[in-house]
Formats: sequence, C-alpha cells, structure tokens
Amino acid sequence: MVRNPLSKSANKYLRKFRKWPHSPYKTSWHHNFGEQQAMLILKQATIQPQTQNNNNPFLLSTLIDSFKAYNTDPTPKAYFFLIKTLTNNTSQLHDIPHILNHLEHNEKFETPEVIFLYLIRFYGLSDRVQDAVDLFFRIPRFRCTPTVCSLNLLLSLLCRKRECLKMVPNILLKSQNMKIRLEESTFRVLVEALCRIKRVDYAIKIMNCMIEDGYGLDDKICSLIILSLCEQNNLTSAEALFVWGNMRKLGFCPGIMDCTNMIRFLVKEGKGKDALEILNQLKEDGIKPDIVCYTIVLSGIVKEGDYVKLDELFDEILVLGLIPDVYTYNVYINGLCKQNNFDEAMKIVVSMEKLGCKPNVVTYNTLLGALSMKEDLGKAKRVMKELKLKCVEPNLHTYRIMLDGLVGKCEIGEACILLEEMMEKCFYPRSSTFDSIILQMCQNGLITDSVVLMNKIVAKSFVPGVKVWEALLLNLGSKVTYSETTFVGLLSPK
DNA sequence: TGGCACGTAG
Repeated sequence: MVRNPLSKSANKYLRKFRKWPHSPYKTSWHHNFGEQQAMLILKQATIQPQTQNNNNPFLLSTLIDSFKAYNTDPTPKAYFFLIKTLTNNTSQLHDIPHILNHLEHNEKFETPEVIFLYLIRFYGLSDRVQDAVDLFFRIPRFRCTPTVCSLNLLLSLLCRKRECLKMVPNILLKSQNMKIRLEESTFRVLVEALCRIKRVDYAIKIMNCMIEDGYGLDDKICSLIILSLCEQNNLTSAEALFVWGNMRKLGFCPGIMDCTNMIRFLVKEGKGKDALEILNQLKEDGIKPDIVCYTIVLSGIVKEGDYVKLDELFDEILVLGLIPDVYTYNVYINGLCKQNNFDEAMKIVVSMEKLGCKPNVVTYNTLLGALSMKEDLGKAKRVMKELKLKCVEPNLHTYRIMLDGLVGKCEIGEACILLEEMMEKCFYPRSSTFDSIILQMCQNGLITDSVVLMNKIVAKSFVPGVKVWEALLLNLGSKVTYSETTFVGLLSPK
C-alpha cells in the first residue's frame, strides 16, 4: 500500500511533514554528545579530591550536575560507573546507600539488573550477606524485574557459608512472590552447595523434587551427586549402587567420568566385580571406556584375586586398541607378582620398554615388594641394580622395601650402607626396621657402630623407638666403649 | 582434559 504523504498517519517526524523543526538540543547526536561530556566530567571527578555538596555525596552531586549542565537525564550507565567506582574504594563505601536511595526515588528509568548483580556479588564477597539479601528483595523498587540470575547469584553466595544456608528456604519462598521462576540452574546451585557440605542425601532429595516438579533431569547435577557420593567415607557400595541404579532408571546417561568415579569408589570398597559391571554398562551404552577406566577396574580385579579375569580384561584392552600406560602395566605386573609369577612379570617389564613405555619407580617397587615377600633377596638386589642402571630414582618405598629385605635376612652390613644412602636423601626407615638394625648390631657386638648410627639419625631429628634405647642401655651395662659425653648427648636429642 | 599404579604403621 502506498501511503498518502498528506494523510494523518504519515510519519510526522520526517523533516518534510514536521510542523516545527526539532530543537538542535533534542537531536540524538546532541543527546549522545551531552551524555558523553557528562560522563567525562564524572570520570574526572573520580580522580579529584572530594567534598560534600547538598547533603549528597560528591560523586552523586557531580553526576546530577554534569548531566543537568548538558540538559540530559542521568543514564543507568552513569550510575553503574559510579557504583563500581565506590566499590573500588573502601573509604567511599558508605556512599553506596545514598546512590541507591537516589536511584530508587529520583530516577524514572528501569534500572538494569546487571547493576544489582554487581552489587549483590560485591556484598556477598565482602561478608555483607545481609546487605546482599536486602538489596535482592529491594530490586523491584528500582523498577526492575529480577530474574533467576539474581536469585542464583544470591543463593550461591549464601551457600558459600554454612551459617547462611538457613536463609536459603526463606529466600526461595519469597522469590516465588517476586515471580522469579526457578530453573535447573537454581537447583544446581543448591545441589552444589549441599554436596560441598557433604549432605549428598539432601542433594538427592533436591534432585527428586526437581523431577517431581516436572523439571528435566540435569546431567550435571547427576554427575555432581555421583562424584560427591563417591567421596563419602560413610557410604556402603550397596547404597552407592542403589543411587546409581535409580539415576539410570530416571534417564541419566553416565559419561566416562561418572563411570570412572563410580568404579574408583567401588574398587576402594573392595568391589572389583561391581566395578567391572559398571565398565560393562558403559560399553553397553555405546561408550568406549578409556585406559584409565580399565586400569582402575584391573586394580580391583587384582585386589579380588581373580587372575583369570585379569588376563581376560588385559586382552580386551589390547583388542579394543587401547594402549596400556605405565599405570596399567604396573597393575598387571602387580597381579603377576601376586601369583608369584615373577618371571612373567619381568618379561612384561622388558616388553614395556620395547613398546616405548618406560618402567618407573612404582614398577620396580612392585617387583621388589614381591621378591621381598618371597625372601628372594638375590633377585631383589639385581632388580635394585637394574633400577639404578636405568636411571630410575629410588623413592622412600624402594628403600624401605629393600632395607626390610636386608634386615629380614640379617644382612646388617649392607643394611647400614643402604640406610646411610637413605639418610643422605632425608629418607628414614620405619621405626620397627631401625629397631631391628640396632638390635642386630648390638647382638653382633657392634655397639660403638650402633651408637655412631644413632648419633647420625638423631642429628637428622629422627626419634628412635623405645626398643632401641632398651637394647643400647642393656649393652652399655657391660661394654662401655665410648665416652660418657657421647651417651649424654645421645640421650638428649635436639 | 581429567581420573589410574607400589606401600601402611600408629
């Protein structure tokens, strides 16, 4: 339709139909210019020494006056700038209520919610939770309709502190009156808070409420509950599996991390077969488990001593094309060692190297531990040599395993050499091992050497056990071969 | 991406 240019509906703002021309002060360009100039004055005022004017804080007066000077109304942007400036200067914080009062009573515009989000966060993080709550309830008085963003922010701030949690139910109830519609994100905030304070039982109740109220099942909430559940110490594997099963019935599709968390928990609880079941569920859901998942399950199977399953599962890893890492090999080697199949374990070590997976100190500790149990000290010494040849750095466990092996076989001379090496690296033996060393030295008449050793270890702030003192005192009665001062020094360790 | 291995007394 072609509009008659002279009809009443013609656009009277077009220049040719306008009765009177716009005042040059009313153009958009001029308005923007005025606003920019007013903002410039305001910004300059923030870096000037300040004085009070008309009972208003200096910056508020500057804001009002500068916009007035340019015949423009103050903008939300200007107020936001002012509030940000005040929050960045602790000496001006007391001015914020004035600004808010002025904004509430003297302005007409709809205040953007972002200003309240900023201030609520500021109050919450400055331990002024009540101010944050009060401001949240006051938002409608600023001609602003609060959304779930403000509610979620306030809830998350309250949930940071255990003592503020009791305020949450009241806020939720009142937010209904403010016409704020709860969203999945709100429930997530609450579930996160409950999980953080280890009340997973309540978190599960919240999740159930969500579903009853017709909200969709939120995968993130489920994952969080599973993770928190698995971190609990007082939960049985049956209870965890019950929650897991219910979530799956409700339509939760666990991801690889959810399964890994669950598997880790079950293995820790000694439920290797249940862990394997979770792994199989993952496969049935069409997700290929990764090597970490398999490794944890393998370790559970080794714990249960199901070595047939161990071999099956290790083969499955290879069939699936997954590449075992040093963790996987270490678990498998541990399984072989537990079966006393030391030769096969060594073969795996050799093949690891060929496949470019370098055995590490844990690999060697596993072998050494197995040999130590078998009291095969000869082989243990060879493994220790190989470890050093391969430039693998022994750790505390390596030394303790080896030292226990030597002491167990009464090879006290070598034990002392190894102990010296340990002490140089600030590693110390188990108290019982040290007791045995001193006792054996005393039995072999090496009283002076044992005192020297005692001196060295005491100088390193290691406190020997009671048995050691007993042994020394008993031997001192008959064989005093060192000065009294040494003895006194020894009995009063630093 | 992360998450996985040895050991363990008090």
